[in-house]
Amino acid sequence: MDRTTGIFVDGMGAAAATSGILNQLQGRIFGLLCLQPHPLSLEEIAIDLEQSKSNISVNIRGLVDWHLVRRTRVAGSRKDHYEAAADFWRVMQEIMERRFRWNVRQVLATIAETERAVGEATGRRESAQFVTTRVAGLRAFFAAIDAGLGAFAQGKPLDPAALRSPPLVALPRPRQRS
Amino acid sequence: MDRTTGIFVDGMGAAAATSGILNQLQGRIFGLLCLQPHPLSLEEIAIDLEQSKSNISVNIRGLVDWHLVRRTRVAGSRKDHYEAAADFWRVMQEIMERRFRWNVRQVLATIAETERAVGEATGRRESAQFVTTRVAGLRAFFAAIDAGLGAFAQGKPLDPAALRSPPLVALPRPRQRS
DNA sequence: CAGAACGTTCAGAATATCCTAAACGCACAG
DNA sequence: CTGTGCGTTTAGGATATTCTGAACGTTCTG
Repeated sequence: MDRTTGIFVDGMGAAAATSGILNQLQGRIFGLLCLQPHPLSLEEIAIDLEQSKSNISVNIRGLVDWHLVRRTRVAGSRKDHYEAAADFWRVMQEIMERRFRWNVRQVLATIAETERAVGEATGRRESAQFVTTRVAGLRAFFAAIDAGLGAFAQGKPLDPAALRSPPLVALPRPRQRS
Repeated sequence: MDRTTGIFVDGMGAAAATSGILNQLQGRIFGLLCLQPHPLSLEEIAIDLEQSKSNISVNIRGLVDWHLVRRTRVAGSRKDHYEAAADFWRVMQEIMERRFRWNVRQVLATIAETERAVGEATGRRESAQFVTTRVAGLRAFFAAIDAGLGAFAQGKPLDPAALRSPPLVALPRPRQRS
């Protein structure tokens, strides 16, 4: 591995390590594949990065999952080969959906659970009222994020205005009696 | 801590643990403060969450850094008190700038280093050409992300169109001789 | 000034994550 | 069927992260 590749590989490794999405080794693998004109075999990657094949095997799977790396078949070899993917927008979509949006939904699920629990609770009335209000505010914000991420991942522009002023007036209550 | 609070605290802890921004305890602290009508002291938080004061002290600092929690002074007490912040858009901005954008710039810095290194390298010409092209493509994409994040954090809408089709034709080369 | 009440720092214990080498399963060739 | 070349799984060691209790510095009180 030449000096240029080394710099790129280490830099991408460092960036990946703080990304919250990939770990350092995955960043290094991607960096290496990025600068190769031809797909590399598992073994070649392991040698270049001075890691065990099993470690590369495990970590490259994550890269394939994120669509950052493609597994390709190379004529005349039984080995799996890998190359960096080119469609970064696809990667973005994947990250938006499977990481950010999934995480937002975790929060929304917690909020739903909490609203259920506060409904069943038998505590002081004012306390329940307070919790309900707070949680509803959170729900509005995270629901807006969820919707925004969904739209963005489908190519629609994301306007922060929807998030800046959380709707203080809640949605009109459905089917309320006069 | 009542059942409702417990559910919310644990849920937020679990969500935070996979957020890549907060750890589990920070999520739990935030969850607890969120449901409190009044600021809590460090000690009260420690007791409720069954953690040492030092651990709360260390982790709550991160929450204050992200503007998720405010340190307030409570009349008649020497203790620091903390309450959940309400301005989630502010938190978003902070995360966009200090986490995502900072990370993107890490990549851009690596790319710049790499371009410098490939310029100084003495290897085969075609190889350098290939690396240059690949890296330029990456730079275009990450520069677009950087610009998009910057605009978004200032309240401007973020249109994915700028990322979908990376400019295959590079910017016109400056000052090239005819 | 002495003592108490705080928050913070720090060294080491507890826990989680990452990495390796060996074992395994599968596919193909002879 | 047997042997070889692969990728994957797994148990255990290495490394990083998180947590605790003790020590420390600061600020307020008497």
